[in-house]
Amino acid sequence: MQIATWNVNSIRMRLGHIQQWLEKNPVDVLCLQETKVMDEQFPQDAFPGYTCAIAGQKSYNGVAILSKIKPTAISVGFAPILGAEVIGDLDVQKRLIHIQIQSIEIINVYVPNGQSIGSEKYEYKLCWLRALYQYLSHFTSLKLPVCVCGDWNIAPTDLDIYNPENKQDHIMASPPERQAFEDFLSLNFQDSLRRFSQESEQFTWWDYRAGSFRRNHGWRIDHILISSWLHSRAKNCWIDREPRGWEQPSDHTPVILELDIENIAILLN
Amino acid sequence: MQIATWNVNSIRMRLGHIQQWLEKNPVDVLCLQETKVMDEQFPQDAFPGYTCAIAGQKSYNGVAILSKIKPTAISVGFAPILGAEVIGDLDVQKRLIHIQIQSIEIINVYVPNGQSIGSEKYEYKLCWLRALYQYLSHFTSLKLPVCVCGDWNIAPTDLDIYNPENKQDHIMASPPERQAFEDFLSLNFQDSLRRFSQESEQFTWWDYRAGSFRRNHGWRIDHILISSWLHSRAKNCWIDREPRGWEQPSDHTPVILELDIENIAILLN
DNA sequence: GCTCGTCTCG
DNA sequence: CGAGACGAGC
Repeated sequence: MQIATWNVNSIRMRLGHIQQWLEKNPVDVLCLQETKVMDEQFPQDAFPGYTCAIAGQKSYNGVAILSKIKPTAISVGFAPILGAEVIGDLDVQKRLIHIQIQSIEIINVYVPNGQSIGSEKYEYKLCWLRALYQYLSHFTSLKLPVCVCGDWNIAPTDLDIYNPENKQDHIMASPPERQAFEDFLSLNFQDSLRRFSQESEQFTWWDYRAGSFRRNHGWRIDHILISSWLHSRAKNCWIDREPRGWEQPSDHTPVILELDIENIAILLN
Repeated sequence: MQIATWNVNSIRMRLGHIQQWLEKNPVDVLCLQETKVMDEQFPQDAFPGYTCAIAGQKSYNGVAILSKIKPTAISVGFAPILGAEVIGDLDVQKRLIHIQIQSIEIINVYVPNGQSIGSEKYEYKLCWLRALYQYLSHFTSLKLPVCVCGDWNIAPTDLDIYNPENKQDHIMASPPERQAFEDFLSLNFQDSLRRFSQESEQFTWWDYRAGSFRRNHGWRIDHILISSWLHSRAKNCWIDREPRGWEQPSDHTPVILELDIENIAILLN
């Protein structure tokens, strides 16, 4: 069973790329971020064989999960777990969607970017990450098998940046952000790529500006985290750089996790 | 010798179409309107074999003439003939360019649209047309061979509109605009298409809106006018509808005039 | 750089 | 409907 994550930076602009990629990479689950469309305009019919769970908004953000198996449950935002009173406005921006398939909880996140250290958006990012911690604690305390995919906008270590010196004041690399990422791992989540490789330059995002991709000035900020039940069942995890080189690409490229679990989709279909 | 006119509605967006069209229609002179780029950004190198005479501005308007023969003279706007004091601000918008090749004066115009009868822009259009009358009088009084190509934003008669009834209050069909067009003919210019055909539905422009092209709700507003020396040398004039049917087309399509004059370009090259 | 919304123009 | 400008966000 394969689960992938990809920040597509507009599903409308990237529809062709997504279809092309799925053709060659028929993953069972594809988590998308930055769809940037309202639910009414999401191209649900453009992915034959997949069911779409969507949570969109106009212009910014928006997440979706395509899955071959029809989910047994879908929920959007923190509220269903943490309660609407507790999370305040944190669900206004559509950044989290959750589905359950095959008794696995799949959570797709688009963590706020944070703009710059100390900005109002930075505080929002840290606040949102604290809510995510509470949210994920709920699942881990129940010992459920959880897979958290997404654009985390955090490079966990200096191995994950093209030029790590003097980046501690840079958004996505500041100590508070990295601490927040560490906190998730302390819930017994594993960063699945690092289960299989300790190499540097395993980037998932290259800024559109300044020829970053050509010069390989990238960051690893898209991650798939897995809870303990899935650790031993993780077979491989890798980054597919190819789509970043296509014409008019997203600035992110997909990460794929392969699990040693039979795909019941095939059995069911 | 062939001379064509085409309002391309952005040379940047239409570059491929223009190149494709020139491949099949290697006219000697191509007059373009609504290039919508400043001179620095005009893709001069994109037309091998052609010299570019350009007069552009940001966002709106902009005219250019591509010619196989290098012009012996180029001028922009009314001022070189009428004097800067006389024409006031009429040259701020880039709507007129003139070249001389083979002792023929080629004038390329993008007549203001006029928006709606009685509006300020309508007055500007009529004012601009009066200036054009003075401008052309200069050439005709000298008995020079003149070819005036362009988007005139005037349908000369009811033959030139898809549904002529009740269009006398419509921009491009109002009596004052038609009178202005008549005035040019009284300078002994001929509307070269009408030299060869009196048929209706010889349209050159179809609004992007309301499926106008599909329903053939068009207008003939792009014209090539020729002064008396050229009348007998005009061999044919026609409209090429094809580019209007291409993907992401301009809303206008080219008009081509064939003159029975040897193309010295071939002799010179 | 690239995509979005909103605006103006035709 | 389809151009371009402009400003936001990342």
